[in-house]
Amino acid sequence: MSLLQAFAAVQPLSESAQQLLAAAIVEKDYPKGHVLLPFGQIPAYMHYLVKGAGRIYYLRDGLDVTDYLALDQQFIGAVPALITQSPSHKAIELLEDSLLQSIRYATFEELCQQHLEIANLGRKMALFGFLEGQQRVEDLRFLSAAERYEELLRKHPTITQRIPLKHLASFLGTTQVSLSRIRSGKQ
Amino acid sequence: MSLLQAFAAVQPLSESAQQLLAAAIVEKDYPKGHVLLPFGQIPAYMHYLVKGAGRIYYLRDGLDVTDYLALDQQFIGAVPALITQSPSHKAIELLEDSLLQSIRYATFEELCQQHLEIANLGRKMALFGFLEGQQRVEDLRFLSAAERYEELLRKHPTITQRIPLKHLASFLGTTQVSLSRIRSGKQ
DNA sequence: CAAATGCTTTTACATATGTTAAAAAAGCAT
DNA sequence: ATGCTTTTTTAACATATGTAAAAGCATTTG
Repeated sequence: MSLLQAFAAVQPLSESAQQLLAAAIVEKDYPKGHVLLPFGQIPAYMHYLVKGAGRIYYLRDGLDVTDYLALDQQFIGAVPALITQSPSHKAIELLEDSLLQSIRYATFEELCQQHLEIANLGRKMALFGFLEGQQRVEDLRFLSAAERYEELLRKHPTITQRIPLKHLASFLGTTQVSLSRIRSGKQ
Repeated sequence: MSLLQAFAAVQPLSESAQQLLAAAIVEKDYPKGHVLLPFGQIPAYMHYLVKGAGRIYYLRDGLDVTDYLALDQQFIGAVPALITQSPSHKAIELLEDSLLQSIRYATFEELCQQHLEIANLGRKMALFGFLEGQQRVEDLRFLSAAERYEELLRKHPTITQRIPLKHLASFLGTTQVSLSRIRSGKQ
């Protein structure tokens, strides 16, 4: 599914809205390891991972922390820095060779201020992000590390073949050692 | 600050937009203990707490869990159920005598589909909610229960005089016993 | 006022998870 | 393939936080 199709699935879009958005989308291939956004840079784009994998990460007390993981057909962007247009203390890198469709945030913001359907698209996307965050809070509060791992596997059965375990552990809010214990079953 | 003023602070609003919103807002006093939304009900309103205090809660494994606390000039609503218009598994009750301004969600949704400024208001409110959720995830992941308690006190210095400790503990994702330990300093 | 109900603290104990370090396994490059 | 780096597992130990139960306070209510 393309970014435009993903947009249209969130909010029905007229021809004119689709054309405005399509004109703002750029598609590009990137190699594994490519840094989409380095630390300290003001992010210009919101990205959509047509195919591939990436993560958002940062350093906390000198340790690498994975804040977010995205696989095929998911969005990836340093949202707080994006909407405030301030230097990001989080970085984005690709974990596989990937095909991305990206939209310049400033353009999207302008379109929102001009076009009703696009503003509502933006609204619904933000609402989905909000719901996702709520779910993540609930998972962190009430599920054990083992249960969060199971949940992740349920959603992305092949993720362990694609993403290094240390990143999964960090994303799940636990440690490599704990996750290894969980996988061994010897608890 | 009124709800309309809170709206205008998020997104500049023309006279027409303000009038449309104002017509949809109802203001009312409620006593402490009043249930704004019982379990299983489809929420009709998004609420703004002009003055007072309330909480969103639910039962998890038979235990009362506080999902959200709101004090003066904060929004309170069962957002997931509100936007999906499905029966809420969370309830809302007031913890003090309170003055509320409420807006019917169906009306707000209609206005969003018709009015560009209001759609962008909705978009920005959702974005703020998203950011708040991100912060909460980060706090849960990296702060100890003691640090989360300190943070809460920093934001709302008088909250311990207004909200029972058991609700604070639950909201912070810890237990009454732990929070009591934290407060005693004997760790 | 007294009784009752609800709230907070304390104690004792259990356990999931973190930390550090080292070994084993897997992946990658020359 | 051979070695070099990265990733994963295992081990031993420390600790924050949860659970359960009881006692002490405070608030409400008849």
